[in-house]
Amino acid sequence: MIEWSPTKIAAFQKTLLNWYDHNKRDLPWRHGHDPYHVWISEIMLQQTQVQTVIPYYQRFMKKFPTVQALAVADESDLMKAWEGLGYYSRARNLQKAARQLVEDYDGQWPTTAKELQNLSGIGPYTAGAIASIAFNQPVPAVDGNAFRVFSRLLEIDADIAKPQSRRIFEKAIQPLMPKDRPGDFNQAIMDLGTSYMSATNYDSEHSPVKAFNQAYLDGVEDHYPVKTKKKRPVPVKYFGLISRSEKGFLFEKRPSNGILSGFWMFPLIKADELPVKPAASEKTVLATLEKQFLETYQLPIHVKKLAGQPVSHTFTHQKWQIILLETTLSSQVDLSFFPGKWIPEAEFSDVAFTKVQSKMWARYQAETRY
DNA sequence: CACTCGTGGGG
DNA sequence: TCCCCAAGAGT
Repeated sequence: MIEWSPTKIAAFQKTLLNWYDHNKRDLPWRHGHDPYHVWISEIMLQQTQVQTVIPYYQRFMKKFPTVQALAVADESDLMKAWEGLGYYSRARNLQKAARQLVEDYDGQWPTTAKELQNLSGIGPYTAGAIASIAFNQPVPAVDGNAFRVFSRLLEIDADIAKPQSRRIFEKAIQPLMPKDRPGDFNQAIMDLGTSYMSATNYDSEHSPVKAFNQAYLDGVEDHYPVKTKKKRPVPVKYFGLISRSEKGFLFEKRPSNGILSGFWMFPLIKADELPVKPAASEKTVLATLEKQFLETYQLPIHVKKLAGQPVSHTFTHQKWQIILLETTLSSQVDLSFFPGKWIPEAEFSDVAFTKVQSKMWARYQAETRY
C-alpha cells in the first residue's frame, strides 16, 4: 500500500469531484438528499445492480412514500413490493428499522454513522453512505466499488473477501475524504467503480484519475483487488408437490428461518430427507413420500411425476433440482396438520412469488397446458 | 470469523 | 454450463 501527500490528496479530490460534477449518473434517488430516499436506495442496491433497482425503487416510493408509511405497511404488501429482488431479509429489516425510527427515535433520524448502525439492516457501508450523503458526515462508505477502486489507486493488498480488511480500507480512505463534500466523494467513487474502474472491462487509460492509479501506473492492475474465490453451490434435490382442487393450489408456508423464509410456495420435500436407501428405485422413493405425507400431515396424496427435466434454480450457496409431482387432492381434506392452505389461481398475483416458485408454476402450466 | 441469504447479467 | 460480479448485513 502507498500513501499520498496532502498536496496529492487535494489534487485527487479536485479531479474526482470535477469529473463527478460533469459526469454523474442521473438516478432517481439522486434528486435531493432525503435520508429516506438515500436509505431505501442503498438497501435495494446491496448486491444488486442499479439497472435492476430503478423500477423497484420508483414503485416502492409511490407505495411507501415515508418512514411512517413503511412502518405501518402490511408485510404481504412489503414482500410483494420486494418480489424478485432477492435477499428478502433486507425488506423485513427495512420495516423493523422504520418502526425503530418511529418508536425509538421519535421519527428523527440519527445523523452519525455510528448511530445509524443501530438500525436493523444498516451495517458499516450503508451507515457511511447515509451519513455522508444525507447528513454531510465525512466518513467513507466502503462497498465493493470502494474496495476495488482504492485497492487499485493505493495498491492495497488486503484480501477484500476477509471481514478484517474493511478497517484497513476505512483507515486508508478516511484521510482522503473532503470535509465539504463527503457524500459526493463517496458517490463519485461508486460511479468511477462502475465505469472506468469496473471489475471487468475497466478502462484505466481514459480514467479521469489515471494519474492517481498506482496499480495502472505500475502495470499491475489485473492484480487488484485481491479477493479469494467463493465456493460453488451445493446441489440439492427436491420434490415439488403441485396439488390442485376446486379451492385452488396447495401452498406451504416456508419456515421462519433459512432460505426463502416465510414465503408461500408449492410444498418442497428434500429428497435426501426421505427414509430410503440411497439405491432405492424411484418407485420406492415416491411411495415413501406418499407414506410420509399421510403419516405426517394426514394427507392422502397420490403423486404422478410430470414430464420434462427437473426445475433448476441456483442460489449463492445451493443449486436446487426440483422434480415436479402432480397430485389431485380433494378440497375437503383436513389441512389442520399441514402448514399450508389452498390459494386460488386468481389470487396468485397478490401473493409474492419467489423466482423458483414462478419457475415451478411456469413449468406446471407448460407441461399440463393447464 | 465463516457462513448464510436471491436474483440477473456477462464472459 | 459455469464462473464471477453487483451501492452488504446478520448470525
